[in-house]
Amino acid sequence: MGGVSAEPAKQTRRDQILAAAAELFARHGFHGVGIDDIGAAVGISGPALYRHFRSKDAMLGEMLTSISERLLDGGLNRVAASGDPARALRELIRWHVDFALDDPALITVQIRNLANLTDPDRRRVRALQRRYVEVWVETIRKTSPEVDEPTARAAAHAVFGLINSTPHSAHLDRDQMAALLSQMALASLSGALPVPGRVS
Amino acid sequence: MGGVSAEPAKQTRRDQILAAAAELFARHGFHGVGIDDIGAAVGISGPALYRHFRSKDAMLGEMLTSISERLLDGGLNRVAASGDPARALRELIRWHVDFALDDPALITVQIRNLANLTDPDRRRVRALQRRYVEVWVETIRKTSPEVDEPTARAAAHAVFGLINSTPHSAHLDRDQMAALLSQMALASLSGALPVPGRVS
DNA sequence: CGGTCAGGTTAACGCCCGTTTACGTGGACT
DNA sequence: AGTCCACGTAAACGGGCGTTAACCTGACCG
Repeated sequence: MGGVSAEPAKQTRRDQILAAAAELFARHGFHGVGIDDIGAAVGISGPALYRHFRSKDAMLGEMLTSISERLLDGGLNRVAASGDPARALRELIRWHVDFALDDPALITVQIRNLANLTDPDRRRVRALQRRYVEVWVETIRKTSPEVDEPTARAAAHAVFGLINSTPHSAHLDRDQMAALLSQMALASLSGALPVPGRVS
Repeated sequence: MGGVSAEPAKQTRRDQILAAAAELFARHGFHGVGIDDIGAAVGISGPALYRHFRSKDAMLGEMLTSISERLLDGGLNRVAASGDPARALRELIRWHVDFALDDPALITVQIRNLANLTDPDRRRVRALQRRYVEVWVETIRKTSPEVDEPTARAAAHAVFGLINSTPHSAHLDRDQMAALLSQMALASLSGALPVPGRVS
């Protein structure tokens, strides 16, 4: 090694492929996209992808794993960075909204293509997702102590659904969309759970 | 009504197949389910399905079309049956929540497998969905007149996402889940949009 | 009774598509 | 200069799966 700036070129290749594949998977579904389509999307054609990935399944696996990791890391960071629970909850919401608005394709793929994962990959992704949900559950329960855990979990999933709806609507400009989703998410939690974390 | 119970036998066959297929499609995705799997699920095997449907695509088409129709009809009825907009909105929410809780498989299929539809089928389904969204948009705008149409549409999609999250969480009993989702849905609309339809 | 028809069955066909193989080629390091 | 090796390509393979074909049956009806 010893190469100073050798990697970006190589890493970029894989990432470029993953990005293109994500876009295609989101639009047409995993099985609706051929290996040739993915290749064509990055200018090479067909089996050349096997220089970069072991299989088509491996692409999806890596894609979903990295999404789940990013989501979890971001969530943990936001919570750690903000002192009180109420603020943490607002930060979590903002984080998830930003993610969904910036990478709608990734959100779509993660939701729609869990079933197409290899068993071990699915286990990994599921585990990461569970931990992310737990971050939300804990934060929710700190702002609303008497909410029981199952309810908090269901509420968290509901908020994910709300925010992840973004790929289906989209025809608002980014800032308006972010504001709308954040407000709705916060309101759905504050207004519906016992002991709202906000106004009395 | 004269005829007591003549038709169910024949109609039941198709419907039985559609129900089984919906369950399977929801769990494994359209392409993850073979024609043989569907057959096995209703006790017959393989190509026998072609006595009832022209093709596998036709099954999905019929399935999604009927879901969209049921959703739209129910929505229209609920709105028509309830006088003022605020009440209509609550009825719409209840209707959608009940649907999602009673037929989670159908909800999942409708969301995840639009891409697998034939072009004409997709157009049909999309049109029905659009009309259903319009019902919501109109109701929302009647309760909150100064919300512009695009915002109302985005909010409607967000609420759908919230309610449709039900297949992913589920581990609450039905009534609690219904109450939670309804409250969150209403709160997300009331609390986030200008001129909430409820309190002050 | 003999014919029709709805509803099944199994076997075969044919295509699509992921994967493998065999083969080029240009740049980087010694 | 010679040698690797990362990166591509085009062609062939092979399995899975939707669909079709050919054939069977029992129920109903004239």
